[in-house]
Amino acid sequence: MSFICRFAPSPTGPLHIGGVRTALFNWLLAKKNKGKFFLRIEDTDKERSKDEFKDQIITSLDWLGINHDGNEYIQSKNVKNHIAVADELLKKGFAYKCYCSEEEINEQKEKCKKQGIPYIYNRKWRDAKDLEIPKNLDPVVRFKSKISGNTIIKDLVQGERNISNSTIEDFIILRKDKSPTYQLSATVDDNEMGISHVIRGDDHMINSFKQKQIYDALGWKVPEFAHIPLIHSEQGKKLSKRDNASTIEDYIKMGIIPDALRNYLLRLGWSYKDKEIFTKQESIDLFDLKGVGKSPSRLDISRIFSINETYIKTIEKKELFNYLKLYVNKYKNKLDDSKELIIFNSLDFLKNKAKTLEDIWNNAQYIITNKIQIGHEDKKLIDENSKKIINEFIIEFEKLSKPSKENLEPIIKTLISNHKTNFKGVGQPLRIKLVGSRFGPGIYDIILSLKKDEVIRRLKDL
RNA sequence: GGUCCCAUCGUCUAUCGGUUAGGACACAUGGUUUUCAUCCAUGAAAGAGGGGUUCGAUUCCCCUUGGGACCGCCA
Repeated sequence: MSFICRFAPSPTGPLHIGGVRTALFNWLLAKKNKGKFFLRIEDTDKERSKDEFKDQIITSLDWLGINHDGNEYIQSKNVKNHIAVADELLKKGFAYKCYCSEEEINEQKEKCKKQGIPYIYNRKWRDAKDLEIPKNLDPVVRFKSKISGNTIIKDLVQGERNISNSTIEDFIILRKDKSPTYQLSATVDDNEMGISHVIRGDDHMINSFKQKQIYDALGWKVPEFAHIPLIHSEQGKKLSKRDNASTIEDYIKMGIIPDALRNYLLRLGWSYKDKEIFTKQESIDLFDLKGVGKSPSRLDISRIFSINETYIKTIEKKELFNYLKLYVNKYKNKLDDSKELIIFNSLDFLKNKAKTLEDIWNNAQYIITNKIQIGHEDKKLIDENSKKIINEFIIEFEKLSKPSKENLEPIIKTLISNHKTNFKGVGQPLRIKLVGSRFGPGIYDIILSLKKDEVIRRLKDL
C-alpha cells in the first residue's frame, strides 16, 4: 500500500504549533512507509491569503526539517479543475443551483435561533422544478447531501465514526462568484494528488463526512482518514493565533532548537513505551498512528524547555554552535569573530545552565561585553579584604606566561590559606570582578576563557 | 441549543481484565560541588461519580458530571 500524505494549510495566518504537529505526523507516516509527503497551500480565500504567511509556513516547516516532496502545490492554480468537477456534479445530478439570497439565509438562521432549533439549510432549491428563478441573482452551487441513512468513517485514530446524514446540510461547493469552496477544492486536489491518507486535526471530522460524499458521488477512491486530537492552549481551549507562544516563530525567538520542538510535538498525543527522546530517525522508525491518543493534549512550555535543555546538552558542540550563531545573528547583535571563537571554546560550560539558546547567549554576556556592570548586591560583597585578595591574585597572575588550570590552582590555594578563607572567599570576588555577578561559570573557566590582559584589565578596574 | 467526541498524578503519558497503577516534566527535600546551575538520591502526586458485566475492573457496557470540537458563500 502506498502512502501519499499531505499537509494543507491555508496561508491566512502564521502557522501555529498544532498545524506543525499535523504536518509532522503526516511527514512521519510518509517517511516510515517510504511514501510521499506533499505540501499544498490552500489559498482559495483570496481576501485573507497572504504571501507572507505562505512563506512563513514554508520557512517554519523547513526549519523543523519537515521537507516536502516536489514543489508546493498552490491550490488556487487548480480552480479550473475544481469548477469542472462542480459542473460534472451538477450534470450528474449530485449538485444543484441555489438561488437563495444571503438575506434569505440569514433570516432563516435568525428564525431558528429564536425558536432554539438548529439551523440547517432547508434545501429549498434541491428539487425546485416549480420555483421561478430570480433574475439579478447569481446562484451558489450546493452539493446534494444524503438525506437519510448514516455515514461511517473508519478513522485510523478515532476508530469507527458514525453520523446521521440528516445532520449534514447541502453544503456549498461553488460560491456565487463561481469560485470553489474548501470542501470541493480539497477533495478534488486530494484526489488528483493521489492522497492515500488524510491526516488532519479533529476539527475536520465533519468535513470528512462531507467530502466522503463527494468522493462517492464521483466514484473516486476514498482515502484513509485519521483525525488527530487538537492541541489545547494552557487554558484548555483550541489553540488560536491569539495564544502567546503558539507560532513557530515564537519558539525560534525563545531559542528553541528544531529537534527539541520536533521531539516535543512528537510526544504530544503520541507515545512509544516509556521513551521520551527520539532522534529523527527513531521517530520515523517508531511512529505509528496506533500510538496516537484520542484526547486533546495541553501545551506545556516547561516541557518544551526541558526537552530543549536535553538537546542542548547532548548534541555536538559544532551543531549547537551553529544553532547559536543563527539565533544570535537573527535576534541579537551580531558577534565579531574573536568573541565568536571564545564562545565556541567556552560552549561546554556556557551551555551548562541553559534551557534555551537565549540562556547560552545570556551566559556569554561576560564575554560579549567590554564593560562589566556590577550589581549593587554584588558590589557590597567586595570588601577591603576581597580587594586585597584580588590585588594579590593579579600580581601572581601577571607572572604566568600561559595561564592554565594547573598553574592557576596553586595561586588560588595559596590565597585561600594566606587569608584563612575558603574557595568561595577567593572565587567570589574574582567572579564578581570578571563577570559582574556572584553567579556564573566556574572561576577557572572564566579566567581561562578570557584573554590574559582582559582578565587583568577587569580585575584592576577597582 | 443541536451533532459528534474525550476522560489515569498539576502536565505529557504507560497499562491491551489480575500491577505495591509505571515513566517523564514540573514541584518538594537531601547529597555532591567553587557561586548559580548541572548531576545523584528521595518524596508528595492519578484511575471524575454512580450503576452494571465478571471470580476479579483503570481496562468492557450504561447513566451522570466535567471538558472539547463542529454548526461560514473560512480553511
